[in-house]
Amino acid sequence: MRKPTIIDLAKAAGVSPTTISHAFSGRRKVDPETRERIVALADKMGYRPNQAAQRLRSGRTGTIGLASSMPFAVAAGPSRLGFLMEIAASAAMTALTRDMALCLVPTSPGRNLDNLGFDGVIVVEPARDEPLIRYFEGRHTPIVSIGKVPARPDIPAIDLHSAQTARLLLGHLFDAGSRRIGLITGRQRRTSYEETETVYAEFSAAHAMPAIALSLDENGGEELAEREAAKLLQRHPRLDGLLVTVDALATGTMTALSHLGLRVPDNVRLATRYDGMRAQLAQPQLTAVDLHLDLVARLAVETLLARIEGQDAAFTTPCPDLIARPSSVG
Amino acid sequence: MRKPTIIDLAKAAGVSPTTISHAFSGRRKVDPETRERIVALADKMGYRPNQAAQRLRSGRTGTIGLASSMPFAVAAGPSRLGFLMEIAASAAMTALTRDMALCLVPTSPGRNLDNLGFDGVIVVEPARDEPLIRYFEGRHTPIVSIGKVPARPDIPAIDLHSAQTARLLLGHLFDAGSRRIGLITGRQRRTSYEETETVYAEFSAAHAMPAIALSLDENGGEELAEREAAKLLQRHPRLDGLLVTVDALATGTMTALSHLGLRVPDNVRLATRYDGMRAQLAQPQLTAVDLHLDLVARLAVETLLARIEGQDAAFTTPCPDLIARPSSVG
DNA sequence: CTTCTTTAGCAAAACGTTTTGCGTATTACC
DNA sequence: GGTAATACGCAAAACGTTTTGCTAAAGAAG
Repeated sequence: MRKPTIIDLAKAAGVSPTTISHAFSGRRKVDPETRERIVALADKMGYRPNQAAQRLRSGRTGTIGLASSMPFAVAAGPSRLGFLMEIAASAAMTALTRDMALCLVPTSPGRNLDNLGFDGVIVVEPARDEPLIRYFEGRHTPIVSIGKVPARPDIPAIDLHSAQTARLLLGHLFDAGSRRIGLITGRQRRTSYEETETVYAEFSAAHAMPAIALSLDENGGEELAEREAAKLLQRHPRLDGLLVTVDALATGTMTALSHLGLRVPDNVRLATRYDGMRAQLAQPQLTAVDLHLDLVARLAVETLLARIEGQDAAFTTPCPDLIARPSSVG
Repeated sequence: MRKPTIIDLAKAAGVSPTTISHAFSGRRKVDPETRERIVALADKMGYRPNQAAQRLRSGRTGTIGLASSMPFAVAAGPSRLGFLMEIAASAAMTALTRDMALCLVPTSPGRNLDNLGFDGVIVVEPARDEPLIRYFEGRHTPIVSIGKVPARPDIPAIDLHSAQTARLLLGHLFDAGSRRIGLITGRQRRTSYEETETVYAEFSAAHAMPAIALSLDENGGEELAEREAAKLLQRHPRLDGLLVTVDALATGTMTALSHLGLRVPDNVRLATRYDGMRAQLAQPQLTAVDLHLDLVARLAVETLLARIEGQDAAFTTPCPDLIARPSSVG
């Protein structure tokens, strides 16, 4: 009454275990007729290859990690919750269809991670000199990054097209009428921030706008943004547009604006990047960008699996789409 | 240069693999001195037991599932995102410290789940006659529920103390001055809703209030709540308090109130249950309850692991704490 | 009619643990 | 001093796959 093994199946089918294995894996030719008989019988008997055995033999763990550069407490807290978890949910589903388990990896690479060897790992928006990257590279664990790894074009990544995103948002603010647009990014050196800053510099120059940029520690959250945005606006009272790339910083900025008696979008147009719950719940709702994170996550998993198997798969990655909301269009 | 195995370690230590195994597992006596020598050497050589081998031998998969009764698309969408993911993050960390991987399980039990055998599964707030429960029971997979399983006191569960939560919130609204309190719950038959409804009925009777209760489909989200709450308020214009147990329904209700020209908390005091991003970002912020989900999740994992090992661990589960916010106290 | 190639399949050796049954010493008991 | 109990340790058999030769039969090529 216990689960049938490959040997039970082999006996029932009148072939050797080898043939069963080959029939399933396709690593060697098996008479199509035999194969068909085997799979039918397997189905009937409820045979499923034992994963532990497969993994022992193949040296794989069957687990891939999803690691965020932020401490989990922060990433899972309100601040980045949506971003990471949207990815997690989609990645988990994709992984499951390939018989892989997706494991959420707490940061602080420590002894704990050594035990559980991952076949590969997905790193979410790593910063420059990310410890996670160093850690997994040291262990020869295949890595795929969501968002390019700064200064490491050699590491496969699903591009989030942050330059394009920045162009979309800045162009949108400009088209809506803003002529003095400020920028607030996160302080860590992630690709998305860096590309945004570059595009912003170009954009300002091209449109003869002063470049008024500020970067804040993401962990500071809304409160920090509120304080610093207030200072910024006092220094630059003629600002009439703001691109704030982190949603928590954007809502903090909104609070600052309202305290200063400035109205959104009438006095200042506001836009952010990630279209999460924060952007959607803000009053007024925040203009943002659809990054297609579900698709991004799926591609990340597929790229990683290909990489684990030694292939080099390249996918076209989705382009961001603008979602205009009342925070920028009256 | 490859990872050392138990045999390498045995040779280096001058003992048999058996002794190594016993030294680590403690399943038989090993001379303390020998054991010490072994662990020191293991540490130096970087030996880690191969999990696949352990699992093959022991018949475990080393994976536990986290399943939500809601379709993942909904649970991972804005609606229940916080609730499920707060649990996921904490559970993942706890699992990892025990060398277990936590796997997010998409709903719709299908063939895919059969492949990946879980050692056990955590089910989040199951409804009455939950298909997930049936599915895993059919496979003899140990289950621990977060929130009691309706009509199934035999299934171990981490109690969310929904009756106590309801008493806290209703008492709070009453103390704040509300004398005609309405109730909006979700339509599925989850323990938290059922207990809340029972407490509400008692509370109304005890305080000679009319019982005005409504239950809505959780998947309807804010829009549904907005429509239905508006109708409710038109039928019962003297309502001065509302307990809405699902956060998305609560914010929808808030919108309805504002459209009707009713002010929160001046005209109607509002409270919800789960203190997630929604409650915190709402304007005004929503009174809610701290369910201590991180602790709940940890207990769930530990209870499940104990159960997998055949023990019957019982923990004291955390009690909810009220978080009073402007939506109920002027 | 050789010789070579392809096809379909098998036997046996891994993979790295844990477990079980046995031996030895050593200590304890009468 | 005999016997029992205890402590420590080892050898070998699992666990259920995949992989690597190898064989036998059947075509193909000359």
